[in-house]
Amino acid sequence: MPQTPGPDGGIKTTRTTFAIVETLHEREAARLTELAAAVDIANSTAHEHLETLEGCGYVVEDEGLFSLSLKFLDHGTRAKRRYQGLIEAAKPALEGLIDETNETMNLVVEEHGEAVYVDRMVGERGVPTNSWAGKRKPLHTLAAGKSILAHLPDERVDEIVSTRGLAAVTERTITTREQLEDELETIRDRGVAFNDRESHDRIRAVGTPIVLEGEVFGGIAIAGPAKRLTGEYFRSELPDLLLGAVNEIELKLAYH
Amino acid sequence: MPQTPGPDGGIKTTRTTFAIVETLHEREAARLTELAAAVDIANSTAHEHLETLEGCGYVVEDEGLFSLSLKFLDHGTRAKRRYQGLIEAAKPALEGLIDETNETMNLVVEEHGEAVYVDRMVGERGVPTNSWAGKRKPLHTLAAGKSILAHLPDERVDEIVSTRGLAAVTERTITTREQLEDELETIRDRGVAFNDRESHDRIRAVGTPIVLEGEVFGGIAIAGPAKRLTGEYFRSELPDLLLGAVNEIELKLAYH
DNA sequence: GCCTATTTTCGGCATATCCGAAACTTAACG
DNA sequence: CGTTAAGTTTCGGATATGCCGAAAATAGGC
Repeated sequence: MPQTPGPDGGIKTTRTTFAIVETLHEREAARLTELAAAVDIANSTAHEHLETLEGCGYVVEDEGLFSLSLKFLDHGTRAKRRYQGLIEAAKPALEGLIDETNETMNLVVEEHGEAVYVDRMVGERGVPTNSWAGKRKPLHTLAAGKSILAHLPDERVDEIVSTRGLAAVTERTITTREQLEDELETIRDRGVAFNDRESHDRIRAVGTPIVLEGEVFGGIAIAGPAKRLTGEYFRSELPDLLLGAVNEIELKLAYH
Repeated sequence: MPQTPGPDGGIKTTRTTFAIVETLHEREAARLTELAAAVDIANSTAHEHLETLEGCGYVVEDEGLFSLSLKFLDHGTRAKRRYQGLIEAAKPALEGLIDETNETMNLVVEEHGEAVYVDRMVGERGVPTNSWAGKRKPLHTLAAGKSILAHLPDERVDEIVSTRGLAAVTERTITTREQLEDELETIRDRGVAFNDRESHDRIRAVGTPIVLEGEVFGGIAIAGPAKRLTGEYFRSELPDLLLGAVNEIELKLAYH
């Protein structure tokens, strides 16, 4: 009894449309033939799709090169607004953390079983990373993501793990159900989650969930180079700062 | 000989998909029946579409209410990256303008014949406005938009005006071809464009294009309440500051 | 200026979209 | 707690339409 239809099922044309969109996302810009091959459709079909996408304003064409248009940004900003309350509640606390640590702050929510960055602030010592507003990553690979998982209902965690799996992105990524269960238990006990090079070989992070009346709204994390995030600073100073910040955020959310 | 198919033509299913997406954008969240009525399709069709959109991850459902997902933000951030060079080149200059004026700065580009905000910075005195990253408005109603039009090839302007028209959004909006021609001529002469309550009843703005080797890359504008933007400050101080900033941006772009 | 690679047009078939009605679920009210 | 109404989901069938393959047109390279 699959609620949501699998990768197949549903309207085929729409799936093709978004397959093209996603290919354009990956490649930044692509030619017609290249797209047709990547999506595995006839050239003529790709042609019709691209013409339609351009006509609807979702794709721009420049000398035979197609790319996604800013209409996605418009819709994206709209979608983000659903989290406006959370973002605004978190902002001052995250700024405070930046002042105190100068590291990088991430605000993450769960959507469709994935972690999505909705806001990030980079401190002076912040390293450039591969995440930005809208970027999606597996929940089980992130400090904030694991924090969220730890406070989601068990059946939801089951559902997520069974559909998304536990893919390894580094050598240290959690890949088994048992590991995950233990980790989530630990996180619930101590209130914070650690990400020790589980999403990137040189990055460590500390994360906490934002919980209100038993419901998880998202999670925040402090991330930085593994070289610098060590010892007491990593294991106790940052967690303490983070817990203070989350407390502030939760209070703000509670009073609207 | 229509190059791009009109509002009809092209793949019908895809058009329906985006009609739903755009309705969801307008309404923030909507029920199935409501959507079916708005898009003028059968309930069962709306159901299939929504199921597919959710399966693809572009729509989220919460207790019968559907809304756009953050996937759009991901694609949008990607699309914005095409303008990264421009945005980074403009950033310091815009920050400088904020320091000097404390007003609101907008960075706008042209896409599909419309003005699209790609960046904005709000100074201390900045008023809340109805624009954000990704927001689209008619070119002929904005200071930055008119600046861009003034430096686009004539045939492109023709094309834009004939497909988009010159709709009035306030009493002072330019609505005729002659008015527009004159205005663009004036803008080319003096280097800056004024928006005197043409896009909003209480807003004035000054804008300039960013031009490199004859090609327009976008435009920047200083916007503020009509009450405060008056006299010399509006007609000469702000334009001078703006021209200095644009010069800085163009230089930065020229040296990559 | 020819030749190659890519894009665009065209016609037909098979398929998948869309609809209408009926079954089912959820919510509201007495 | 039973009844009704509103909304959602399932189902089967007719027709429209999306998809392909090949041919025509265009653009680019040498």
